[in-house]
Amino acid sequence: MNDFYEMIYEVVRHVPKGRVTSYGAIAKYLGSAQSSRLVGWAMNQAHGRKPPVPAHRVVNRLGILSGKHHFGHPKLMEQMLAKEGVKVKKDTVQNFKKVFWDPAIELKL
DNA sequence: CGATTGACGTACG
DNA sequence: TCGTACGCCAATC
Repeated sequence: MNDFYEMIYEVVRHVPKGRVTSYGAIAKYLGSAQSSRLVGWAMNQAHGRKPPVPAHRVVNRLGILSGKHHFGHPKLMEQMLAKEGVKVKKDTVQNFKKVFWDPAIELKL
């Protein structure tokens, strides 16, 4: 696979439990800040990747589970996040700013 | 090979 | 404050 996707997957895998990140943050970290959609596409391809990519920890910049519909069942993403300690209310991550995990800061390029 | 879409984000009305 | 429009890159039709 292209390193581009691997990088995305790696970043997502580095997201600590109980934390979430955004497509834009990943895109920016990869240097493709304007290509936030690419990150979404990468997530689409994430299915079947090994090791599995915790895509449920990736939300849009508003903290909304925009891609929950791609997890097989819409409620699944919310459940997984809740199980990891992330409060999710109506498809939106509560206290998003606090649980937000920025690769540009944490990974400190 | 051209047109459309997509798990986004920002700008503008 | 909410809704609509546009840009961006890649994959799929």
